[in-house]
Amino acid sequence: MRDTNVADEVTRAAVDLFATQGYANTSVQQIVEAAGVTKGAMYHYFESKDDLLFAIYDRMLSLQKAHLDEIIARGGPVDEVLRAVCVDVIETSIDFLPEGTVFFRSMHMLTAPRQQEVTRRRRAYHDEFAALIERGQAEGLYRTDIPRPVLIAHFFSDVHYLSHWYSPHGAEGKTLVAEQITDLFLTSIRTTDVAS
Amino acid sequence: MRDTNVADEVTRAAVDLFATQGYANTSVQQIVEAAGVTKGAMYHYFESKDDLLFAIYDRMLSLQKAHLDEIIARGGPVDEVLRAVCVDVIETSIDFLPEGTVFFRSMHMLTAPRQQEVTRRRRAYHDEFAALIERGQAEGLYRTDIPRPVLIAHFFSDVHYLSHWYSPHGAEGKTLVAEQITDLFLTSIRTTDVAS
DNA sequence: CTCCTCATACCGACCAGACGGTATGGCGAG
DNA sequence: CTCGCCATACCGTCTGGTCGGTATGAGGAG
Repeated sequence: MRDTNVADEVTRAAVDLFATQGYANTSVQQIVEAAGVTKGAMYHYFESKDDLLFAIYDRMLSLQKAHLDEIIARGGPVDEVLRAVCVDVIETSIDFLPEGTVFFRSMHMLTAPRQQEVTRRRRAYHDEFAALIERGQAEGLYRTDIPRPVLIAHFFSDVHYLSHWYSPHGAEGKTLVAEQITDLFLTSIRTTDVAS
Repeated sequence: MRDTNVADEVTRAAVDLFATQGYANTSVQQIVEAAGVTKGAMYHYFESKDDLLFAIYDRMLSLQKAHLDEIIARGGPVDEVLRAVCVDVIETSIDFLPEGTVFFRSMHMLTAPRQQEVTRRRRAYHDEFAALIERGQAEGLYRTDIPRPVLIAHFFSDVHYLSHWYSPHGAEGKTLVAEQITDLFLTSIRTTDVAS
């Protein structure tokens, strides 16, 4: 008997395989073999392959949402809060790079109700983010000549794209990259400094 | 006999189905039924399902590369050329929104040699883009405190993300959005104006 | 301590069906 | 007759999921 849980091993193996081969191209046989368990054991903890994919999302989404709420709860000037939020979501996205890859690539493979649940949770995150931007706009810090949805998409596109180019083995540290991307974003949405 | 080509109908149907259901979840039966042809006819023009997916990529990549080369060939100040390139790639990405969705979501489903071919073509595009940035940096127009790969990823993330939020039925016209995103990007990479 | 009971954890052989792809043949045009 | 274009029937493979059964271990009764 192992101290490590079967469900954990299966999840870990599934993330790896889904990230490298894609969800549809990975059979449950491959997953259970990589995890060192049998199919019967897996289906004891997950009710379907779909459920396994959802469990991966679930863990990541919950963690990111918790971070967001904590940072906002700390309070402070909008600009600093927004900067902290941006840096954090980029950093955690780098920590969960394989999960993110799976997420954006295979979300649409989920069954309809699961997909709605994921969409709902993502929207909750985006809404809190949008509220921060709105506060900054009200204070005259951020430009208002571009629709807010475009500004928000402009940021999350960076987060999304990380899994397409960032390599943890590369030269750049994750914190540095997070700050660089955040800087690019904040620079682009701020009202021109010379006007003040 | 129809005046429209069988291959065209198949390609069109495949793009729609791949974009909505995903590549792996779409059977060739569904494709040929949606296209109004039979499987025998399809396999007369495409040697595999994989080949069909590649054909979709091929058309889009060729078109975008042709646009890029033409804009660069026109010459002019770096800042104007880069602006034109950005606006164009965003506009054509909106024109090919379903293809783009399929592209980014299913690229990894291709067989290894095909995948390498796609990667090679994308890199060619990125390299020309990088050369433009480098020219701008040499002229002191663009900031050099952030690694160039990060700047490039920062732009292509926007292009990539379009299929996740842009709706052609929405209020914003594609040209307007293209200019807004381009403006955000150029603002963020330019050296601060006050310094000049 | 022993025996019985029951629940949870897990095994692994086994489906039914869907899939991509092919073999064969019809058929109209030249 | 020949040769592309296409229709139809079919095949081998692999998939997600199931199901009858077993091992283990906790508790309750005597």
